[in-house]
Amino acid sequence: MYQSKLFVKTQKEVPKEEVSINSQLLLRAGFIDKLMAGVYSFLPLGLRVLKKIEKVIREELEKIGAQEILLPALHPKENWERTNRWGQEVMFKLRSRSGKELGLGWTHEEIITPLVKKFVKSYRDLPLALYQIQVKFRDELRAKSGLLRGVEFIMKDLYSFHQTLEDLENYYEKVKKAYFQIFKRCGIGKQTFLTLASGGTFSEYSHEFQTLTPFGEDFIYLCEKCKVGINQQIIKEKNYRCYQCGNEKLEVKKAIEVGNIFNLKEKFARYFNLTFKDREGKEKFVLMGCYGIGLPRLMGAIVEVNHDEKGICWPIEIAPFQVHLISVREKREIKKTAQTIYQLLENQKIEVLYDDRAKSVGEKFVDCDLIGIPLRMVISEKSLRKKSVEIKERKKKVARLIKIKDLLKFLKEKLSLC
RNA sequence: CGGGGCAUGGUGUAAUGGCUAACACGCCUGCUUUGGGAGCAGGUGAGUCUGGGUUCAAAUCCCAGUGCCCCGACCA
Repeated sequence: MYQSKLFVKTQKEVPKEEVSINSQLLLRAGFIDKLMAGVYSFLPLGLRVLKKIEKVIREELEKIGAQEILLPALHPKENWERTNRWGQEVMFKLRSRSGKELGLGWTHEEIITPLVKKFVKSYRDLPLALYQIQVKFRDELRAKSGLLRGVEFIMKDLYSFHQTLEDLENYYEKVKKAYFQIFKRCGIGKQTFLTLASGGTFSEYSHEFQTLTPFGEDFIYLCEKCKVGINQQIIKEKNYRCYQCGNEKLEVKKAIEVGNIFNLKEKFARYFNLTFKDREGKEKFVLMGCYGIGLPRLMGAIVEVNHDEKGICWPIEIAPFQVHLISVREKREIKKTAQTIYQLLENQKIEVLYDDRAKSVGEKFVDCDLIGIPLRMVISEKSLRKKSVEIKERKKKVARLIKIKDLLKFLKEKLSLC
């Protein structure tokens, strides 16, 4: 991609009311645009990151046997009356011209349970895991902190269906592992902790995946020993101990919930009479689990964790591009070499953003640091004299020269390692 | 939903109740420039969130509304 053709330029300044790191950097670097509080557009750079995150999630969920579907965002009132959740204040409600009452989906148990009921009749049809990556609407009283709490946002929601509690609990553990794998690949593994939380209208307890960041909206009580946390909501009503080791010395940290998983058991199966016949021909309720990840929030959390004073430092797997190519002088020879290398990388399917703009080098470097692509490749008179290009990793201070003839080999190793 | 703050060209800011609302960045034209947001010259762009009020006179004071941000509550 030629940077001169890229939609949206970087900005030096950002509206002063934007305080959170993720919104400042993502707005300045041109990844997103704000339409209103809690509602954002994703621009080419931002969408590329979002798609990369989706890819990571899909890969990890396919590994645990989940199948992707896509459910509607527009829901009829009846499904929500079944579960007594039509009254939930987070639901945006509207009316069709003919007077039909509709709601915009903020979660999908009410839709997927009757869907699954149409097809699951026997123990032979179980277990089953279905997920979607789709838009959710939540009428939040207070959208906040850029991408961290939106009113409209993309969510991955997974639902699993089981014959026995044991099978459900096994799958629940599998999802935990898959989630940690997802967060690790997204570059927030070290800052993300499993946290015991309330189950809301779903279940008694749930587990959250909380990423430590000063702009988070939750306080979690962290046990240093077990590396697990307890949400403040639970601490308030129960006790102050680690639920694993009993440790009473818990550290309070601000964090953002990037994932939440629930053991629903029979709850929704009962509402919709979702049953199956077991081997003995006995009718039983299907047991369910549900598992969510908010994608924009995850993206925001990634920025909160991976940045420095100059800009974003994207982890390689979810970076909008792998290489940021910059030519220092507009001399014909240098431009020509840069163009050749650009084509070479494109042909090798290496994702490269080529800064071909007629800008000063300083400006290109500043934008490069702000945008945060993992590898910066500079082509200059200096490097060409040594038949080399200069490569600097975004997170490192120093650059190194790589011979042009070794370039592809070097990049392939580097990119697969990261 | 309770509390607090803010609202002026595209962006960031300035402007004792009083002159044609100023400056920087951006953007456009031309020339020059290219290792860390380059230089010169010329140009473009707002009537100050909306509605009312006070006043000879309002960006500025008062009232209401709206929007945005922050703290709290809520949080599936």
